[in-house]
Amino acid sequence: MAKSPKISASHEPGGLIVHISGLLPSLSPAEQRVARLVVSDPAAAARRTITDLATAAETSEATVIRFCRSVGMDGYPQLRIRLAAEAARRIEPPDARVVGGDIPPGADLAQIIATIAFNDARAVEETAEQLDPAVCEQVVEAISGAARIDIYGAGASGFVASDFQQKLHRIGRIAFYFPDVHTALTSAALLGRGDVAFGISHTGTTSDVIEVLEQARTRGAVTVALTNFPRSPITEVADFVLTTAARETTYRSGATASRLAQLTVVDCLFVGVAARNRSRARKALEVTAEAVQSHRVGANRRRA
Amino acid sequence: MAKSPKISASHEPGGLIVHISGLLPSLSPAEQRVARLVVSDPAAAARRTITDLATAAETSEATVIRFCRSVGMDGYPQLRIRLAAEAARRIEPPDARVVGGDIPPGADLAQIIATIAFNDARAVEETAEQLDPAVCEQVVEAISGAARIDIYGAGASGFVASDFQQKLHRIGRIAFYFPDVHTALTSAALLGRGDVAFGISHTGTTSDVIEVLEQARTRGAVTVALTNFPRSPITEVADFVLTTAARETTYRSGATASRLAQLTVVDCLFVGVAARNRSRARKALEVTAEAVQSHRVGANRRRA
DNA sequence: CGCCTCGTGAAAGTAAGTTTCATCCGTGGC
DNA sequence: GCCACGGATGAAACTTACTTTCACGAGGCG
Repeated sequence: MAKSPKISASHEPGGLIVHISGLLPSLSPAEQRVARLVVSDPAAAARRTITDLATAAETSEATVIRFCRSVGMDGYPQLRIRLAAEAARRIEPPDARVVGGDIPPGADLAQIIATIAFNDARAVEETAEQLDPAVCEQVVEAISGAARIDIYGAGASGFVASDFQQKLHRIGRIAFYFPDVHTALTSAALLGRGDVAFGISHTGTTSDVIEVLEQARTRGAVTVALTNFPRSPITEVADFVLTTAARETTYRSGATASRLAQLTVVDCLFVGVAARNRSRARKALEVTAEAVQSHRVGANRRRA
Repeated sequence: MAKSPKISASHEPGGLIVHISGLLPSLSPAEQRVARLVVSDPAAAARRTITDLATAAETSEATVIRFCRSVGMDGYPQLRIRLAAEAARRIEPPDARVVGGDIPPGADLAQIIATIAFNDARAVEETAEQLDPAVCEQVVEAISGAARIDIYGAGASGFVASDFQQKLHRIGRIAFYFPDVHTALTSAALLGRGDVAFGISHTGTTSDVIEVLEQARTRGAVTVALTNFPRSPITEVADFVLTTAARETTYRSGATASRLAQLTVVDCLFVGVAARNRSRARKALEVTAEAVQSHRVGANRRRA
C-alpha cells in the first residue's frame, strides 16, 4: 500500500464521489473510514461539521483534514461545499419528470402542479421558438406607427386582449379593447389606413373576432391575428399572423397554457414597441406606477 | 391585525434563490445588499467566507448572519451549503442561455423574444417548484367546500382574478370577481363561515385587496392570498398564503412573468378543484363549451 | 421634545477548522 | 534483543470562522 505523493488529481472531472472512491485504496485506514462515510452519503456528510464527521468515522479531526488534502481539497469547508454541489447534481436525474402528458385521474396535487407547470412552461418556450422575429418586427412597426390600435378577443382570449390594451396604454399608445362585439364592430368600422386591428383567438375560429378583423381590413387597417392554429380561418383575414404553440392537451389545462403563450407573445410585442422609444415609454411607465402608489401600503416587512 | 396560525412557506424546496429573491423586499437595506450578491452569483457566494461576503456587501458579519436567519437558515455554513447545492443544480442547463437578466438597450427582437420567453418559462417553473402542495391542498379543499368564493385583485392581478372566477364558474362553483373596490367590500361583508375570499396581489401591498380580505376575514371567511412576496402585508390577513416566484427583473417584463406565474397557480388550484369532482366538472365544461360553439366558424384543421 | 423601535456594526465570545507535535506501532537493520 | 526509523494517528495548541451581545444612532410616534 505504498502511497505515492498523494496529490493525485488536481482536477477530478468525472465527479468528486467517483474520484474519491477511486483513490480510496490509496488512503490510510482512518482516512478510508472517512471516505466511506462520505461516499455513501455525500449530502449527509456535507451537513456535518468536521468534528461530527470525525466522530462518526471514529477518528480525529486531523485525519479528516488529511483526507481532504488527500482527495485534493484545500480543507474541510471546500470539501463540504463540493459535496453539497455533487449531491445536488446527482439527485437531479432520478427526479424523472416524465410529466409531459395528461393528468392521471388519481393524481395528487403535487403531480398536478408539476404537470401543469411543465406544460405551461413548454408552451411558453415553444411559442417563443417558433415565433418569427421578422413578422414580429413588422407588427411592432405597425403598432409603433399606428394612430390607433384596436384589440379584439373573446372569452379567455379577451383577457389577453385586455392585458395588451392596458400595456400599450401604459406606454402612451392609443389602444382599445372591446369586450362587446357590437362595440368592437362599430370601432372597427372607424379604423383606417395607418391603424392596427389586433385579433386574438386561440382556436382561430371565433367568428366574432374574425368578423371584426375583416371589417377593419376593409377599412384599410393593418390586421394582425394571434392564434394557435396557423391555418385557421382567422389567418385569412390577417395581414400578419402570429402563432402560439400550446399543444392541445386536455380541455383542462390547455386553456391556460394557451393563455400563457398568448401573453408571452403580447409581452414580446409590447417590449418591442417600448424599446422603440425607450425614454418615452419609461417615462410613461414611471408616471403610471406612481399613480397607483397611494394604493399600496408601505411596510413590506416583518420578521420572525 | 391579528395574525393567526398562518400556513405559508418556510418551505423552499424548489429553489433557495427564488425563495430569497421573494423575500428580498422584506429585508433591511444591508441585508438586501447581501441578498443581491447571493442571488446574482450563488456559486461564488458559496465559496466565500462570511467575512468576505460581509465585506463585499459593505456590511458586517453580523448582518450576514441576520440575513441567513431571515431566509430561514440556521447560520452561515448552512446557507453556504445550500447555495452550493443550488448553484450546482442550476448549472444543469449547459445550454448557456445567458438570458437570465435584463434586456440590453440595443437588443433586436429575436433577443427580446428569447429573453422574455426564458424569464416567463422560468417564472412558471420556479413557481411550481416552490408551491407547497399541502397548502394548495387545503386551499382546494376550502374552495371545493365553499358556499361561495369571492376573488379580489386590482390592476394586472385583476385579470388573473377574473380568469380564476371564470374558471371556477365554468365548473359550476359559485365565484365572483369584482373590478371595483366598493362592490368588493360590500360583497366581502356578506361573506361568512364556509366562504372563501381569495386575494391576488403581486406586490402584496395593494391596500384595496388587503382591506377586502381583512373584511372577509372578520366575517369568518377563509382567506387566501396569492402574492410574490411571502412577507408582504397581505399575508397578514390571509389564512393561507400561496406564493409565485417571479424574480423581479425590470419593470417591463417582470409584470408579465408574475402574471403567468399567478395564472399557473390559479390553474393548479382550478384543476385541483375540478379533480375533486371529475364527472361534474367535466359535464359542466362540456356544456359551457357547447354554449360558445355557435360562435365558432367551422373549418379549422387541428394539427396532425 | 422625549421616548421608543429598529437597523446597524464593533467587539466579545464561542465554535469550527487547522497545525503542531508527541505517541504509538510495525519494520528492518545492527 | 535492541535500536533507529517512518508512517499513521490523536491530543492539544492555535487560528480562523462564525455567532452573540451590546451600544449607538436614525427615524417614527405620541
